[in-house]
Amino acid sequence: MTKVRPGQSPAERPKAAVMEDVAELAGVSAMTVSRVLNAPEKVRPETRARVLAAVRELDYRPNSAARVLVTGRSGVLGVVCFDTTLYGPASTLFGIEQAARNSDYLISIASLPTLNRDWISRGIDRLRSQSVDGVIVVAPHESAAEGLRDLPAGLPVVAVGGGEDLAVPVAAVDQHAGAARATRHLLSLGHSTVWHVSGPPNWIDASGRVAGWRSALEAEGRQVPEPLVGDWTAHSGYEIGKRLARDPEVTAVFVANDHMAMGVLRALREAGRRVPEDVSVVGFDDVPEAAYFWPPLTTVRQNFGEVGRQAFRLLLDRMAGVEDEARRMVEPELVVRESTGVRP
Amino acid sequence: MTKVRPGQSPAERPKAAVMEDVAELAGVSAMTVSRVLNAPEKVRPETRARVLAAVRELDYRPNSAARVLVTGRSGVLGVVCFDTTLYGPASTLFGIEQAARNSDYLISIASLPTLNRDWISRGIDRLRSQSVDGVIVVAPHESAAEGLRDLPAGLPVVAVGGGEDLAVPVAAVDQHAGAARATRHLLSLGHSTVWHVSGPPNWIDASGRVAGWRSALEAEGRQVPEPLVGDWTAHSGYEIGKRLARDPEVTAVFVANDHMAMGVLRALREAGRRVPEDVSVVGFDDVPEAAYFWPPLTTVRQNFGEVGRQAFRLLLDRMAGVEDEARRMVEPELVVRESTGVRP
DNA sequence: CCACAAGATGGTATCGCTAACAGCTCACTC
DNA sequence: GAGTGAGCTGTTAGCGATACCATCTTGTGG
Repeated sequence: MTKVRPGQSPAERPKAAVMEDVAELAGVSAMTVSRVLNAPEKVRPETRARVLAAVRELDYRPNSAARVLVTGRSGVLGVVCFDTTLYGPASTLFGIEQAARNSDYLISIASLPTLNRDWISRGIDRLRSQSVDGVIVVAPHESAAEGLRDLPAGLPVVAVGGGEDLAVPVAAVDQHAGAARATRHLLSLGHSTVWHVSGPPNWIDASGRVAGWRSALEAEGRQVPEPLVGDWTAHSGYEIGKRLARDPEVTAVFVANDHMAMGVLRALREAGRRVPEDVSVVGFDDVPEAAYFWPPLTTVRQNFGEVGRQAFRLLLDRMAGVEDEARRMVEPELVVRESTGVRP
Repeated sequence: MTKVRPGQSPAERPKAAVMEDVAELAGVSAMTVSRVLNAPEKVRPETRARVLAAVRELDYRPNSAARVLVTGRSGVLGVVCFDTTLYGPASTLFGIEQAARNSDYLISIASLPTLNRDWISRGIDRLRSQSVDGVIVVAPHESAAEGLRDLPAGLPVVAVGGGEDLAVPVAAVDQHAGAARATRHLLSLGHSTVWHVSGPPNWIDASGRVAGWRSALEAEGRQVPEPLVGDWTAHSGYEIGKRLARDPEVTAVFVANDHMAMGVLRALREAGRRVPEDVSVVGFDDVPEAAYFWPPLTTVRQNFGEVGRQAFRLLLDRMAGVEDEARRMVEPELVVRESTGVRP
């Protein structure tokens, strides 16, 4: 490989080899080179070997722009996403990446500064202009529904973690089931009802968890307290936790994610309420460090890797022309640790 | 926008408009349309308006593959990265995304299953074949140095968080300074020396923190205990913490990241050693929830957003042909909370 | 009122690749 | 031994944009 140093004249810089160069060196036509790369079985083994030798010799890489121009397919998938520092989105993205890599797709990312209809459309447009073969929208927010209403024709799109009303296939963790499971776990420990610290309204996951919690309570005819609304941060959990700690009625809390749960735990402890002796707490996500919270957090594990894989699958189907209105739900799993105990 | 339904024949699907269509509708040549899009000031305002109207009418998007083919520039930057669920890499990626979006670049991601020389080269190759304009390698690992040794000529590459010996420009947080600061903070509280829980060997950040810690101790002539090696997880911090808790000599611990610090805190507490009364603990990263650890964690904040921005800048320079061997260091900041106190 | 420059627009070639078809070689059949 | 077809390779024609240069306006000074 040749390094270009500042002093070197442009003429000396070897221009990257193109297919024609390979063809010449191998003594064949460009078409044959193309075939060796795309349908090797159609070329006689000896010819193929000569071509491959030439490819290596010249360190040839096909120019994907040229290929895209003629085939219309790029081998790149677009992902539209919001804050990738949040645990959920980051993990989902990671799952998608892995699935894509295994199938030799590359991922292009359009990350949004704000989560709303307009930016989602814009993100999709930017990806589309890059000729991505398909788009996965990771936007677990109400606005996604609108942003996904008028899609460019012919562009396969799937969503991750979207609501029921999306016009596109969806892969998601079953938030309702997870929340219900967490709630039933607390009820089964003898608590008469369960308080809820929710995520921000308009987030699909947040409302799904509220719904699951509510229906589990209603199914057993329990009183349903007003949910307390946080913003996913430990800080908001802490502030809400302080309020909960003041109310002696509160013996069981289902918190919509682990980081807020961490804030709640801290507030309870500061108020002198012991967990789980006085109050039981369940989180959601199972972040890797949840087992090292104080006390170790009972929580609901989401398999983000699986969700990413399912989304990728769905997109592949769509790209292949399969038009099923699929909704792939991934089951979450309750992980019982030490932050939950029997009613005092 | 037209939706294509299953029943529709291919003939009915409107093919996306191309430049020629716009030209025709506006009554100009394709060349003029191209100019309106790329150098509007060279076109008379009335003509420009006509063209833009036609663009809107046909919902025209330039085909980037065609443009790349002729210009050689794609408006896409490649990012090679490893585990994007870790807080550091995820935040760096986020910083790069933001910087890129502000300058209308799109990001393509090649994530690696394993961090070694071979995969790094492969990642760069895959991106290169997509005609990215430049590559940012987020691979704070020794192997990056080798992977970045033989780069394809003419492809601008910069690294984030690399070691001193990289052949490319680097943007990074000054790990050495951060670790030294944390260590001096502990010494200033009267501790006779400071133990260290490090990250995995071969990680640049890990060795930088070890070096900073060691040099701060040596500068004051203190005894330098053998560092204890973790793997960034809370679990490893917990296991190491149990060992530290047994040694009554240990009164101050500098832990190489916040998640391991969380494990250490837990182990100390379980062993009956109070923080900060008996043992002081400092972390590294300042993850958003660090203020809600028990006790709130004193730690070293890394400004990942700034690192991403610097890396992007550096890459832009390289792409413009500026060949300075720059190393942009971002200063970390010590955030003192309640996990550190005077020597017992 | 003409020469001339500056500004606006158009024509043509080209980027690197592959689809579609054409042509050649050779083995095998009847 | 010519016909047949299978298997391999080559030729041609774009894909959709921009670079480069030519051409046609328009404005300006003498």
